[in-house]
Amino acid sequence: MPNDRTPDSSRRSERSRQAILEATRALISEVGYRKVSIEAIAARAGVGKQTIYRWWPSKGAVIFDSFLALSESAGGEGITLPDTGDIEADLRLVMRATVAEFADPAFEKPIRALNAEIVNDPDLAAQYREKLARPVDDAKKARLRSAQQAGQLAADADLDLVLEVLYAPLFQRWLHRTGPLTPEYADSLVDIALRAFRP
Amino acid sequence: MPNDRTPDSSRRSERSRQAILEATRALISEVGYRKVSIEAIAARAGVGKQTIYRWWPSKGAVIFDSFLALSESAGGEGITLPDTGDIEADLRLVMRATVAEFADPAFEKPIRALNAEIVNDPDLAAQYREKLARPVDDAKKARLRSAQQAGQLAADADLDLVLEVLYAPLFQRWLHRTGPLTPEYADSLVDIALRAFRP
Amino acid sequence: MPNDRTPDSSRRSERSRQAILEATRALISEVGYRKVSIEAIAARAGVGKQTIYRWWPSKGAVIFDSFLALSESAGGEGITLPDTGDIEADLRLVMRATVAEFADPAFEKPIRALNAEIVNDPDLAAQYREKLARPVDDAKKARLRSAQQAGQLAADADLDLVLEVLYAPLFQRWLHRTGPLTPEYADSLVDIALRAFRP
Amino acid sequence: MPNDRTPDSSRRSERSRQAILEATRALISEVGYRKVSIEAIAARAGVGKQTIYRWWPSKGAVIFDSFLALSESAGGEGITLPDTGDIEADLRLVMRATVAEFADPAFEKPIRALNAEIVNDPDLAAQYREKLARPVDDAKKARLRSAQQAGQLAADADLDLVLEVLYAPLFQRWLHRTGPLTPEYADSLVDIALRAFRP
DNA sequence: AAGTAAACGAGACGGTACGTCCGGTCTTGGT
DNA sequence: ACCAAGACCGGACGTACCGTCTCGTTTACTT
Repeated sequence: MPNDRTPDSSRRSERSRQAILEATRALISEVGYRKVSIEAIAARAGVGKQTIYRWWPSKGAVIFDSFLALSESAGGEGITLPDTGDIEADLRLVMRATVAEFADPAFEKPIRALNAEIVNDPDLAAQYREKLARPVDDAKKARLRSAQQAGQLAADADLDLVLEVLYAPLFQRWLHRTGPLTPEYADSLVDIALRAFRP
Repeated sequence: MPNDRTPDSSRRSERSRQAILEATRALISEVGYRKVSIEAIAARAGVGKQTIYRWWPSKGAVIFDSFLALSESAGGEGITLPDTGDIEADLRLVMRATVAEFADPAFEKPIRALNAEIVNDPDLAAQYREKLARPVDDAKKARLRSAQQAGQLAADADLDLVLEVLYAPLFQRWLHRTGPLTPEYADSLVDIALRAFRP
Repeated sequence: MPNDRTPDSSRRSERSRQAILEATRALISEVGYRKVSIEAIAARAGVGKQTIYRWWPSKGAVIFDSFLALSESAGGEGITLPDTGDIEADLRLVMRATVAEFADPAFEKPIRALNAEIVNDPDLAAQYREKLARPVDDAKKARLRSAQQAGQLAADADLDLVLEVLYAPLFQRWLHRTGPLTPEYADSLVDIALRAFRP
Repeated sequence: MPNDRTPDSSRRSERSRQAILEATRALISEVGYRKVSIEAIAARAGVGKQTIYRWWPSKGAVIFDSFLALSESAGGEGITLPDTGDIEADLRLVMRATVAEFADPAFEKPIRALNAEIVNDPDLAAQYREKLARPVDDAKKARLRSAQQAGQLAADADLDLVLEVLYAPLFQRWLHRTGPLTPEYADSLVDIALRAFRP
């Protein structure tokens, strides 16, 4: 017995959905996150405002979905990290790539916007964890697990914790702008994590 | 030579300033960050809107100052961490206290509000680092330096990095709600940091 | 030969038609004319909006038909006014009845709704004259004609004009709320008309 | 002690008030009454919507005031009807003028619109009586009183009733489109009224 | 002490966007 | 084929705030 408040999604217009997400993406790039309004999205997408309110609970949710659609189309489904057998080299590669990504001004604004939204919206945060963070984290944990089996990491290491030690300092430094994000910084974090979780 | 656009702060009404900061604090706790508006702050403080716009450049700045006033009144000037000689025990104490603070629902809403503002405003972020984070970080680094001299930490350890490894995972977990904040988690982070920066 | 845009009325659901008219009546009485919407009528009648748009050209037409149905069911076909031979007494009776009807709050709202529609819609006004006003007016004129033959009214009196002098002041006073509608007022109007059209 | 909900009209912008009334008048002529929206008035007047909502309780009230401003600027304050000493001639003149006015298509739409609004809005009806109808009615009654003193009308005639007998049939015929408005019709009404209220 | 200039409370102003409601059209399944 | 249900585009509604702009009124510093 479905919730009778929920619209029947079988009737949903895929055409409108796509137009809304596309318009949202375009507007974020053009005018910046803070100035994106439901009104503007609807006008740009050639859609009634009600069609947005019918399917999304908040502006944050629309914007989030536009991110999600982007990452899905780009990332494909199964993400795999390189595995050369040398965990240190592989992690350095991945961490340096992450540093580069955060430094890219094209990504900077949207990601900050997303984080600002997530801070105050638990639902959005949950969606972020499930839909955006999890697939990537799973891939990283797969690589770490392979390193455990190869005896390069402590067998009892909590992989979620390993990920936090690797990424959280980077994330916080970026979010609060407490310092520069350099390739050397990425290397330092890899060193620290490997030392902490050495077998 | 002061900027002639700048109002003469000698004429500033301390009474109004206090009322605005107090009203801001109250509103954040009561109705949440999203619903705090300049209009509401002015009404609550019994103040004209212009008085806010005269002295603060943005809503974020008001919110930030309301924090600053709080921390200044509470924290005093010179913060010192306990130093029993046992760095592990001392860090556990401090980290457990931090965990408790983040878990306190009374602090939760304001801190999230502050972070939402900081993410998208570099000026505010800089003020945050200087006025709010630095004094606390300095105190923590002083304790870590004492541990270095006692041979409990590598002499060449970058103390900023140590702080990041200790606190960033905690901060990220709280911000993204990726997991529970428990005393055990605090202990884990201490263990990891000490292992990574062991002499 | 029906207009080929007109749906085949042989297929029309009598059940839906009744439900729509009944819902319209109920809504006018309950929430007042301003809040009657096609949307609300459809919901109340358990009918799709399209079913209303298929059979009626405008909201006014639906409202009008809801009246028509009522008057047809109530009024029967042949209306006859009392004829005691004394035109003054008979008119007083009828006029006092009309005053009472207008003063009845149960009739007030629907009649006002009907008039609001009629004012701006010539088609509706024509229908009103033909379907609602004419039968009643014919009956009144029959009684007046009988009075003419009895020598109680000028033989050359324009009966439409007599009706206007009788009823228009009453109608205008009600429509614009310019004064109270009392039995004495009804009597005055009868006096005036009889004096004006005396043989 | 004034009602503290009422805005302080000493602060009111006369410039905005005029712009709103002028825009309203223009829009009624251009797009017709039903399609006039607060949104369009505000845009046309170069005014925020709130400025309209602050000073008028409803769309009907704005439209009414735009009529009022027009009639005040046109009619001046003291209206006087011609008094040649011959009440029949004077009334015929005035009634024929009224007939012509009702027949003028430029007046037709707005007056119908106003009436449609008045039917369902008692407050508006009261304003109509006080501000628009009364000054004109007072002038008419002054002329009738002069006729009474000249012995051309019954001394005890209720002048409000006389006005109703004169004007209501005309008004009703126009409103419901029950017949043509001709100069002869105007004359008939004068005859009838004079006969009914003969001394 | 009087004069003056800035800050003050109040709140109207032109605007933008909100989230809701309804009009009228179109589509989908069910009978 | 008609129906109920309801999604769709469009557009107006009335509200909340934005940041700016007067109003008179303190308030504090000249003169």
